[in-house]
Amino acid sequence: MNSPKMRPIAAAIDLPGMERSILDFWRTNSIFEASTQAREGAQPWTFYEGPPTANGMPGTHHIEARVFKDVFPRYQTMKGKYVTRKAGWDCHGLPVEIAVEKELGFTGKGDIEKYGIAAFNDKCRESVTRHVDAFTTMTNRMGFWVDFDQAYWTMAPEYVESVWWSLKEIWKKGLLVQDHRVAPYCPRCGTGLSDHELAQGYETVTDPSVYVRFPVTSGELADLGAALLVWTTTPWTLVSNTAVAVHPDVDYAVAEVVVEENREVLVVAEALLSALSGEVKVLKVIKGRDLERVTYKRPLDLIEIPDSHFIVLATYVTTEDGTGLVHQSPAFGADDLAVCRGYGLPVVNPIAPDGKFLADVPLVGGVFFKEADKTLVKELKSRGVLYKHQPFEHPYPHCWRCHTALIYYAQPSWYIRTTSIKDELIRENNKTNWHPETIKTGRYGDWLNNNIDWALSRNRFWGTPLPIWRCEDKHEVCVDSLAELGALAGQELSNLDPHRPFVDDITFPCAQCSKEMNRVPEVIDCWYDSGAMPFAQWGYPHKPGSVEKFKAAYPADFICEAIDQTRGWFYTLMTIGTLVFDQSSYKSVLCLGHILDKDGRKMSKHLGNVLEPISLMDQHGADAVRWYMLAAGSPWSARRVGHDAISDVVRKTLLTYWNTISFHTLYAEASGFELSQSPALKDRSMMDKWIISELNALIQEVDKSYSEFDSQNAGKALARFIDDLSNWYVRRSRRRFWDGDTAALATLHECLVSLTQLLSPMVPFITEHVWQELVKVADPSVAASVHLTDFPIADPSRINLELNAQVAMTRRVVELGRSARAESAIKIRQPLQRALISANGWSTLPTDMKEQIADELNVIDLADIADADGDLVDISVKANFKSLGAKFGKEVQDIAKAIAATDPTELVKGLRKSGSAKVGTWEIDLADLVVTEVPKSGWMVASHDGESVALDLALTPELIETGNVREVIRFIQERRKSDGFEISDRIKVRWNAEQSVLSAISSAKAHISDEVLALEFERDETIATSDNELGIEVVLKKA
RNA sequence: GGGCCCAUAGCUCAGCCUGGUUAGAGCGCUUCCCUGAUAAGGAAGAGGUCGGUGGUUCAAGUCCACCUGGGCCCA
Repeated sequence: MNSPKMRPIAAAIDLPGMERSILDFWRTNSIFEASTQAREGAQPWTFYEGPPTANGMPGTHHIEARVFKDVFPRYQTMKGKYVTRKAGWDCHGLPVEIAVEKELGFTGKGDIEKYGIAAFNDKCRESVTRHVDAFTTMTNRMGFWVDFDQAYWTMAPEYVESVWWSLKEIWKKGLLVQDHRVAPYCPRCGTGLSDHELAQGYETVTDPSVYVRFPVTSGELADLGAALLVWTTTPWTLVSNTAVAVHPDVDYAVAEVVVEENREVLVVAEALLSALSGEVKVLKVIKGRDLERVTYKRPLDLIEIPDSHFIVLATYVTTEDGTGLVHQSPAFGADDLAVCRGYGLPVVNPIAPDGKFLADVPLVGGVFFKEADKTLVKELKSRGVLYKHQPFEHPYPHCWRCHTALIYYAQPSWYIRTTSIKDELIRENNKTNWHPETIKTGRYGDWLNNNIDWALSRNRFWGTPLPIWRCEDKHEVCVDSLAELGALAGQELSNLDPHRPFVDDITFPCAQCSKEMNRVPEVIDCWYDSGAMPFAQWGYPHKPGSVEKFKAAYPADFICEAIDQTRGWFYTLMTIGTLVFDQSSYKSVLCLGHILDKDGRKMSKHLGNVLEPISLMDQHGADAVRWYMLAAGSPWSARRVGHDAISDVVRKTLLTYWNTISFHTLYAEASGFELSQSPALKDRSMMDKWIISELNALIQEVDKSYSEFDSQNAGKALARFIDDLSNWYVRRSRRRFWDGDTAALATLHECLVSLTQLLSPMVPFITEHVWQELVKVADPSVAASVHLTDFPIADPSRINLELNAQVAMTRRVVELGRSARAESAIKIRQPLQRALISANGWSTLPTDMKEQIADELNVIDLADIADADGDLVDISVKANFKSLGAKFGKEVQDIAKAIAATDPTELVKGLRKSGSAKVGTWEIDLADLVVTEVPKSGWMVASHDGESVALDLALTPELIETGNVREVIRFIQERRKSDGFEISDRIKVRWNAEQSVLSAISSAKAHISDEVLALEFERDETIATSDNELGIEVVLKKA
């Protein structure tokens, strides 16, 4: 075999610049397409892309989810799976409408109707397209491989038709129905909000909280002149006050209150008497149930409310806060509505859909409901019914997009009866593989257990139209396609845009009563659109071929989004799957924590702490950002992102990897190494076998971590290996690389090839660059891209755990020795005669490793401390609390004292002889002690965890001379470099030095010449000596 | 108001499940060493009442309760 020579790679690298050229390479050679095509016919591994809403520019938090969505599909592809990655865009919904309204300067629905629905929806479509471009750019730049050409768009006619089909399936089961309910409603947007939308909009606000007197007008309380004391934080609802609710089982106090000689009688829950101030005397206690139907005079009489204004009973009333008497306004509270219906009370609503009081209401007609509070509180005061008024801070729901305060409002709405499939949802959730696991039974499980019906409809414009047509007599038809609609209407409609207003224009006679059928006006929640993507992305079941495609890719093996999607996409995806196919749409879900700014705050436009993703990647490189997201901290905890944290990644991990590559190519090229020269593993050194052993253990670890979606652990293992490789294997083997040792070069090459593959899902750019510049150069027969290779397979027979442990010990001993040397203030360049070692397993440590320690510490002889003279060693002992505590419990403190009082040398000697010994009255063995052996004075010692290294600091003239020679070599090497010689250049050296070291240098001439590649090495007395330690000065010439 | 998660060095985080007496790593800082991977590598030092209070225990960063602060979710 004639394998090619390698070429050197410069150590300096411009990461972002390199990434741009890799992007070109991928595009030009269609590498992404090739990576999936190569697996066609293999077992599929299905990934669903949760479509981003294209209503704004992408932020750094979008990178986070997209990194995770990229790394596992890349890994599974390398494992031989067929992983298609279809991009998607969430096009509909209020967010898009809001953005367009802002651009057009609109303030409400009226403006849109004036402008025209068709024109408005065109603007929405255009806005979506524009923002999709920005997402595409960001996605490409970060190296997220996803197929944009096949992307699904939720506004595409075939997508809408597929959604219609699924709605009809649900409608046929009787689970899609219209109902009236009090629900949160945004008066600005003119639409009800679903519960998962509601969840996103709570804001803490300060409202006026008022305590209001409702004078009693019947029974004995009226005779006492008592007033009910009612507390509310929504004074505007007092206009439509209909009743007052009390809890049947709560005790209510009739209290006489005297403040500055003013006397009055008030009724409050006994537990909440503290709401009253002044001198309070309880006249009487009455059970709530005995107050039923007691009448009162309402505080405001601005509108007509017939046959009402008495006390009703309700079990939802609490004595947590307020007064225990709750004012009832059935149009504005779900509980109120239910209670008042029970008493046959009227539902009176003085507020128009735009959130303003009806024009004919006195005092507040035409005023926005929240704005009316001030006027109404003033009015209450002037009427003398205001008892107390104080600001109250509490969370209040706001519209998640426009931040307008929501109003709970009785309105007709279409619902999906998700409560009727609750058991099925819980069953499907139990089968789901959640990461982290706690979500399954925690947050998400709780949500399912408390499931409520899905409020599906929206009174808006830009959304999937609800495909239900209805006649005056409320006969209903649900259509599943344009074809069905065309058949009903007797028209060819296959090219109709299935959006408003075009579908609204289609009418046909009712099959039952022949009256005209019109579409209901609502569009649907856009969360339904995205939850329908498993089938709608294929246009299922109408589009030819969609049935096969859907079946091959359902359910998903993997989806991944941030934690806020528990009630969003994770829910709608599972729910629609269960409703339509009786099976959840996904098997595994990775639920990410949020990205925070460097101070731990949420990134948001209005805080101005958003990191712009493209510039972040252009500054540090996409690989660095990716590695940070994947490996720094836990994927499921919230994490802080800042420039410093990301540049650390570059320095610590990526550049160390890169430097190792560069080092390898430098020497492979210099020695003319070819892969065909690689010796068999059995013929390689212990160091080689060790790093190969570590490599195979690494492959196992990384493979397992990726398969469990644990990128953090994969990253940790990879970073540790990079450090082992660079800072121990290469460092210790440097001499062999200079000598062109083929075993070392082959070993390093093999490690780098596998390492590059293992890293490639996480950092696809730099690994591709290495593949092209190193791997492919050394062996042109390999795959055209690292991303077209198979994932490395570990060879367990090459894993040698004993060897790994021995190297680990070697490194610990070296670390101790270095510490001792640093302490001794003798330069490492100066050799020492002897070091004594104390460590478990020292006697069986291979000679190779002992030699490495000697070399690393620059010591001539190493010996076991046990072999040294007995007097050389001091023994000290400490109580081992863990073992003693288990045996003796609370006596440990006394035993520890007794041990401390015993002569340690005698104690250990005795224990070693007989296995047990008595300390005080207690029988202990060797395991109950922590024994430390250190050499006596005159030595420099470092110890840790029972291992020690002791250095003999005595210097002989021979040792000093050897040290000086080494100094000369180092000096010349440095000069070679500063003079710009190539590492393989041969040189001529002329030198001069101080008198005292002349003979030493001359006698080491051969050795020095060899080390510095000198063909000539001659003293030249005309050269002036310098003022360094040896006075040495040299002049180098290329030979 | 309720649920879940989090709080350890100036910064980013391990350790906690399974309690053990000098609490670790990386970055940053100071000093020193080494040097043909050199914008690297090594050693030492400064820096911690392990958020607070109480409890369990011979022993608590670790287990329990409460509190404070932050995040997410629910109302």
